[in-house]
Amino acid sequence: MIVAMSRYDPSAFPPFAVTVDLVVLTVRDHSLCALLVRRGEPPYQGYWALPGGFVRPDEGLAEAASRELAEETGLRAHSAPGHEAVGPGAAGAHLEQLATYGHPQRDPRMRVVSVAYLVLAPDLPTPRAGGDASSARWAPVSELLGESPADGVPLAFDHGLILADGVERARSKIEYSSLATAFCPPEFTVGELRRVYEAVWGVALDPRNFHRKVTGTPGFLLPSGGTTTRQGGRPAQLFTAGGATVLNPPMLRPDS
Amino acid sequence: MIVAMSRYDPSAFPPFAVTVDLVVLTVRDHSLCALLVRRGEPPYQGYWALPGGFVRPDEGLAEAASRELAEETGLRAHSAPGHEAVGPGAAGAHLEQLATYGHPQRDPRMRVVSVAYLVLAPDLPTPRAGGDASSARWAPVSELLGESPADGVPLAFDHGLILADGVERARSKIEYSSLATAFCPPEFTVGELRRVYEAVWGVALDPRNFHRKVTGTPGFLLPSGGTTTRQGGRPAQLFTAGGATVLNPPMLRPDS
DNA sequence: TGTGCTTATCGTCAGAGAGACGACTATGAT
DNA sequence: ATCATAGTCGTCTCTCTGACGATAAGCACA
Repeated sequence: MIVAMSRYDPSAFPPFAVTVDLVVLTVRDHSLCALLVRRGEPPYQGYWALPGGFVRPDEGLAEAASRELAEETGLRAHSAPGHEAVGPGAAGAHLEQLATYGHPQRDPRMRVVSVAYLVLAPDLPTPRAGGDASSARWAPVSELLGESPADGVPLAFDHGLILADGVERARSKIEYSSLATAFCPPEFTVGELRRVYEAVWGVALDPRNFHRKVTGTPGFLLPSGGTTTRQGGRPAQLFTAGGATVLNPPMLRPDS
Repeated sequence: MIVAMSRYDPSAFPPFAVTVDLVVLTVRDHSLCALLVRRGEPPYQGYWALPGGFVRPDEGLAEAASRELAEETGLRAHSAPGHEAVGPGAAGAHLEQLATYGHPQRDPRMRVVSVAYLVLAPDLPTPRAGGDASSARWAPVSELLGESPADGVPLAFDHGLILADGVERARSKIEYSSLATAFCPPEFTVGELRRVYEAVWGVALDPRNFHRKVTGTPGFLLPSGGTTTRQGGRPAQLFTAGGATVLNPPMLRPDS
């Protein structure tokens, strides 16, 4: 048992390992998917897990998250405006801190505190496996969170819990912010944006009311001038994300 | 320079110190106040800082936050329903994880990652100083965040940033949850609850519309039967917090 | 024993926004 | 040419909010 010790005593403190774990979400053909890597070594060998890794001695937490993301997906992320921001990269995904997990027994080998980050990205090609992960894949979150009748194999460590928190954060945050555009390519149509909301929330939205809402919210969407028919049907106007970050009034999620 | 190392390599990992810091907020005569302790030793000797301390090897993060809170204020907190919950205590304050701060140079002596927790408590007697803090006090956040013309002495470490994040979280969270009741004693009147909103947001609210809103939201308030005149004027009905945690539709903050 | 001050509570009205849904437009497929 | 598909514009109704009048029920003091 440790007796009470001085705050920040530099000579004696219990050492912890600190890692970052990434909840990387994207929308692939009408469903919300998370990036998973397969563990190639014990513990939880062969299980699927969230990508992540150790924080290095000289890097910040967001910096570590951003580095791991680049290593595993090639994505460059821009942090939400705030602390520990990393310079905006080329093909930008949204990155924000999610929460920190530190149960004493969450890793059977040693005391590990993991800072989870949430990444929202547009649809990407199938990920390349990197590092010590023997493979990587996009998995629909509905199969992972027990929302479908037979939920799949559980994730390694407490990653199922972390994933659930990340999904919940994404679901609530697109309600009152313009974050849903992070799931879209640089130019997108109102219909594509609507399908993002539908995939993340798992509901159907009225196309007419949705159109009125998003085009009527100042600063949410900027017309880019062009049109496209890539979804079939009548050509749709293309937009880019506007400067607004907070939606007031929010998008309302049905029933909830 | 560290070369790429295996994920969770148990034999070689950079050691970090992990601490918890507490943003303890309360409402004292019409203003939102934060609990500060004075540092008795370097670095930042003599500066005001957030209460906090090391996480012990065998305790969880929320557990450490709860323990530090009890040590410094005597408060027992119940965590929000969720992970790492601690058993509900007697005189309950709300406790939830805020964010984690890990700039490599945030502590001049060593690499410290600090997990910040947000505590919302009803008005308390002047705090007793505990541990190695030579004194403690409630400070109005408006004096600390540069919202008033002359902001006071800056806080130790990055605690000014952490405090700002905590205040922002509290301000936004009372909008869409029933969390404002955490600032109230077990029984309270609609007027007392309104003064909580006014203090936290720094605005004046219309008493009639506020009354209609909170009494019309199912599950927010439960009439306890009694009345009180402790605020002067006509006796007001007493309520306790209802079971609802999410307000739908939310309380609307003026202008913002 | 009023008179005034304070706070609580109820009501009314106009305007903004959401949900439901009809109608029309502009493409590609057959 | 016709149909299927998706996009876009309008309308109607209902709910909720903000502004604000009116009344109720205590206390302080003359």
